[in-house]
Amino acid sequence: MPLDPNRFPAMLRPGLVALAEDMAAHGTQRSDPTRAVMALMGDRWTALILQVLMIGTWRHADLRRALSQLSAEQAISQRVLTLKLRTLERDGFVVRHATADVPPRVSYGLTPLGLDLAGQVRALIDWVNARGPAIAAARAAFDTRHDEP
Amino acid sequence: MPLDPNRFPAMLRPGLVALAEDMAAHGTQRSDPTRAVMALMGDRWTALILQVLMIGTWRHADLRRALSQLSAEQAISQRVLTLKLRTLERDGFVVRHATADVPPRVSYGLTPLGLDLAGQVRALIDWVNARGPAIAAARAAFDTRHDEP
DNA sequence: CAGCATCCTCGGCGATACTG
DNA sequence: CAGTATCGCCGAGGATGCTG
Repeated sequence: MPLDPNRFPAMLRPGLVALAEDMAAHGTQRSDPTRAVMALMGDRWTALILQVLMIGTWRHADLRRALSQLSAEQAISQRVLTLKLRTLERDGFVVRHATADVPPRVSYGLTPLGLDLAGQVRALIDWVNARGPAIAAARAAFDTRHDEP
Repeated sequence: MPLDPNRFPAMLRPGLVALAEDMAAHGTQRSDPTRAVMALMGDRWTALILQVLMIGTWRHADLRRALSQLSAEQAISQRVLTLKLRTLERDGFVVRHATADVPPRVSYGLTPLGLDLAGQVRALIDWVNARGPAIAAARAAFDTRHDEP
């Protein structure tokens, strides 16, 4: 399934080829980190987790309560919180620090790389928030345009 | 379920309160566009669709083939392509232009707002690609650290 | 307190068939 | 060619109970 530029309108070929080459230059192969990291933005909790971790270092239970209170909708299950933190830890965005105590004391914080990522996410959130009114207006226009013929 | 700062470590309270206020200032309420737009980043196709639409204006079938060839994995179904484009159109990121011909001729392009969004996504993709090696290294370290005790 | 295992629900997305 | 309708799969994520 390689790219065959001839099957596309001539106007669009150069841009398409350039995009394909750029994607090939980085890893579009298996276990692609790009897709995985992009997915972090969109899933239900990770973006919020990163914002909260920018504040400082959190114990698991405190982090869980903070997230649950910040989310208007519903609380995060601790199973999912553990999963999300594991993923972030694996990719080098979060550090986990545990003591051998009993009961255990586990805390989570951002690595420099994670802080960088959180900043990117923050920028994106700010961008969307700034465009919120424009988006809402577009939605309203679309909906009234399609509700009644 | 309002925020009760007293239930959190004193060190973290100010930052948490600030974050909560910032979120409240924008819409954290129902039908929140922020979550919806953030979700665009992470879903399987939208980020790629935006990149391709940056090239120019596409007919439905051409766009479908381009996306399918760019995706290493699998082709996008045209049902899903229609759904994604509808969503983007509704939020004001994409314009749909149709003629009354038969067979129909429908083409899609970015609005100025959509071009702006595509640029943001592009920046994020570039950021991740630049960090690809660091992330891959972190993963490898994590995996070997957890595979064998 | 933090983590894991189990079960279950729900929504995203693919496949197919049909219409204008 | 573009869109809609219907079906089915699969994985994300919530709930609960048990362990160190």
